[in-house]
Amino acid sequence: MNEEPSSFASTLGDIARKWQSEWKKAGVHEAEPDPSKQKFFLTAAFPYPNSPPHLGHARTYGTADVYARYKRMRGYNVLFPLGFHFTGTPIVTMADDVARGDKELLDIFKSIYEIPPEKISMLADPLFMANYFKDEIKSALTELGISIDWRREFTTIDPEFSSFITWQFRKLSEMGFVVKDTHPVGWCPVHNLPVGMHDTKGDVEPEIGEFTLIYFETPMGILPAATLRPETVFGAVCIWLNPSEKYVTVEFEGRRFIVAEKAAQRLQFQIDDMKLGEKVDHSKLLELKARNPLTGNLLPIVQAEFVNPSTGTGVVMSVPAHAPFDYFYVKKKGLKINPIPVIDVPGEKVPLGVKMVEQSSPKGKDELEKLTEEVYRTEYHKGTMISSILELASPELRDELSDLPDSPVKEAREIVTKLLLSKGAGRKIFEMMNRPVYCRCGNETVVKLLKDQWFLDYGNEQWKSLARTLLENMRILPEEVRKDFQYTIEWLEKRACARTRGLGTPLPWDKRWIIESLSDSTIYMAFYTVIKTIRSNGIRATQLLPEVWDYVMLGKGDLSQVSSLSGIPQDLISTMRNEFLYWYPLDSRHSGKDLIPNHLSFFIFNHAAIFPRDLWPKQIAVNGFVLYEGKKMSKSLRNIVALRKAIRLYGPDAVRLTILGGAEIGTDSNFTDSDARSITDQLRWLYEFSKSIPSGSNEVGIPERWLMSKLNRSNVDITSAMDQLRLREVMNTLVYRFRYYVEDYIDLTKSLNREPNGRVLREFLEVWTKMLFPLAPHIAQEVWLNIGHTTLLDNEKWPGGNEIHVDSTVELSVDYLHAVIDDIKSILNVLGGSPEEALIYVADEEKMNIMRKMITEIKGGKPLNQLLREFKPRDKESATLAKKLFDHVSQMSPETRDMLLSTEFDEFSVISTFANYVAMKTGLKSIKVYNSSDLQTHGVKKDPLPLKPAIVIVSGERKR
RNA sequence: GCGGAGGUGCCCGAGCUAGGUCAAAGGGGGCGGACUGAGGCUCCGCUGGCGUAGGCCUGCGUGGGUUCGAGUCCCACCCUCCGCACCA
Repeated sequence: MNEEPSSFASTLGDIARKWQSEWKKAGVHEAEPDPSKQKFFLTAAFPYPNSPPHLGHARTYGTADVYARYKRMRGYNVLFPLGFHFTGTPIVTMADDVARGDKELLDIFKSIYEIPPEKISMLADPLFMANYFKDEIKSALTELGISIDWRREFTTIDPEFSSFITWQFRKLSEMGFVVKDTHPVGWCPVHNLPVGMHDTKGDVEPEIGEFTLIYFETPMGILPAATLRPETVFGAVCIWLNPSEKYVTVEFEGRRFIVAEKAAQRLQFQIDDMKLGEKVDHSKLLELKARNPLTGNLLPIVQAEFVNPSTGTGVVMSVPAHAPFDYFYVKKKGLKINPIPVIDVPGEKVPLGVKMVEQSSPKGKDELEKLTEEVYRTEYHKGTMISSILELASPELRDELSDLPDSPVKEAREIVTKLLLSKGAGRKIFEMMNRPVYCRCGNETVVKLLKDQWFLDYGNEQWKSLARTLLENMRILPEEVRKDFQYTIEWLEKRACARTRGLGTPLPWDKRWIIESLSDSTIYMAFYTVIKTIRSNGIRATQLLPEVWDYVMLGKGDLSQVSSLSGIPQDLISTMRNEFLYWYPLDSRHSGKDLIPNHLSFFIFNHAAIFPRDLWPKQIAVNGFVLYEGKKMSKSLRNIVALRKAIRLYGPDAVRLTILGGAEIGTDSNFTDSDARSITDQLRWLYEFSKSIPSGSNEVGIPERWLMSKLNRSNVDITSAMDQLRLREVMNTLVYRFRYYVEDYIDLTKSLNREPNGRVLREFLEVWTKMLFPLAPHIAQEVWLNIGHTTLLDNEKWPGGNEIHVDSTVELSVDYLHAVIDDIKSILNVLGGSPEEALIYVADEEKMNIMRKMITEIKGGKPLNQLLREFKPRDKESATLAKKLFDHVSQMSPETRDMLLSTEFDEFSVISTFANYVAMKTGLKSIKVYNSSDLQTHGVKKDPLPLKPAIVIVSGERKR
């Protein structure tokens, strides 16, 4: 990125500051309930202030701002507030990192975000950090011209907000949507705290998987073999123990087990009634037999070095038929045991465990692991249990296993697991699948089974059904992401809603827990509607009892009682209630698409649960991300662009246009230096042009009618694009297309040897400026001033396109000129010499009539191929003509066809009138127009078609 | 694995839900020219190949198919990106 702002960017910056202070002075973004006006309430997901704002922030807030400004111009009373999300652990973690002197982080703060050194050290305090970045974000958004009503700002650790969340959770709990359950989490044994991705070294997400333990009884105690594939238990031939590991006895479920000592330590975190026993000399075990609980077979116990005590229990059942490791070691040790196949794979005669090892004779652990993965995958997806599987099972179990023969492995696994658990012959344990995962403190994490964990039960069918209904009735932008919401709603299950640490609101009935960040941010939009009144009237958080919220949010309870209970005057409570009812429901919710599977879906669920249907949100708009120079911004690439820096370099409007106009809403927007500069240049042109609009003519001719027609047509298109937030289209039209219209208009007048009509240009610019305002408010406002207006555009009405000014004939005429110009150019491209003149022969009326007939038939719904057949016959000449006309017509846009039908379009006169224009654009000295009857007289062998005249280029030397 | 999105000319990126308006919008970049003391400013032209006449050929992930006609419809395949939970 070029570090120097261009000269015009600094002008843009000056303009922006000027208008921002005007807006503030006029309070145009501050909204109060006004029953005489229709309201529009929109919010964007509040920021989490653990770093300064970057380009990405401009997308969501920018999109919302464009919408807010647009809706204001459409006459709505618009409320667009913003708060800050302090809840959770990342702020705390990051502050810790600063305190620890994390080199990478400090460097990013210093060189990317340009945080002053004296501030950096203070960021070690989490609250200082949150507040510091909060202010940074607020400044950046203000500099970007985001039209927020800041009087409603709050943070999620404000006591008023906590009282609101407390109320919300009590409601959810009353409805039975909060449940208690156990849950496995990554856990640091030193901190004694759960670890998520933010808490691990290298930001690794702890992946937790499920193993099944199968209890093989021996006279010394149970050997619990850990496996991912319990269905293969029928093929177990022996039990593996690691000869170099210590084994110990443990007790749980009232029974005695033997496991590796290392495994016992981990299992303690999952099995709370577990007691550690004494060491076991497992050489003694080797003399014993272990009983397979499902087959009743007695299996030998054998030593094997590959058994890993860090996974599972250190006890492994050996199934050589289906496990390469097992077959490999059975063979290596020369055990006289035959593999027992239990799974069939179509097309395979030899069990895969055997086949793979025999085929590739693996060298070491890595190769064996590869084979294992392949065997597991193949058997899981293609395998079925053998037909005779029941012959292997104990007779007394055969009834319960009757579904097992020929069943797919996936189903067999469930059947077997269920049976093992119900017979007390096994249990489930959890294991870290991507082990080792280290806590930031350096210790290896384990899986802990958290008891009494609190969940929001998004799996509750009643709740899901409400959420579905809400979604059905909501508008989604872009519509394509509705599928993602539907999928998420179905997929969501219980979700832990409280954590043991971090900032936030304690769970009201169990204060050891803090309500987790994605759970305390689902209906906070309602809070914006009343927080200003709470603050400005000195209502204390302690007065905001659940009864108050019940009344304000739901209209429940008796006003005088609520008032006397809380000590809040009745009229204030009523004011709050009325404010809430005025602004709610939320009209539009904005966020990035990453929040679909979580926040936005929770937002749906919680609104569906808490509020009555008429207060359910009406729309969600999700935007893509911002790329920088084609790449995703990331810490590791060190390509994060600080928002305030970008604003300084390009000016706020160029940043807005580049990001918001760079892509349609659902797709990622690519911010590039060259695009931003190109846009800046266009803005400069507009700015300069507005200061010296050419004038001098009062004539309203074809050029004027054409310009107004383009304007009005575009206005209709842009309005519809704005309604759907298709901002790329809006930007393209307003920034590039419109300039081309103006310049073309001036050329058209020039070719008629006259000046442009200043009044018409001014009118064009007025409408242009108004439409540009939502996207680029500062420059639009400045241009508005330049063309003589003293009002604020915030208070102006969005222009309504006037159909009267849409003039198809004129548009067709100019399009026709451009087509002729293109044709001439393409001839000139292949012509040498020094071309000077073009002779244009327009087609006669007869051909036009045939063509009109064709168009009428097509409009009447006749298929083109049928038309071709009908027009073909007669003589050869007219057949060729028909074919030509047919090809010609089929290449026309429906609009052109309509225009040809509905207008008296005269090619000859259009070209004659604008011969100069054509000459100007083609660089020729002159253009002469003739009728097709002159073709013969001039001896030219060409055949013009309607809208496709014959063109003859005359070069200097052969000039007639 | 499950679910979603997508593969278009040097690059980015429209169009593909209603097949002919598509050699394919728009922007960026590049090349050439104009302007200028100079210009990384601005303007004009070109930017798949071939062509001394508006044309022809090739072409929108790959391979088939439907059709007078396919970037657009159908089938199969290949590849890329994103999400998959206690974390904002």
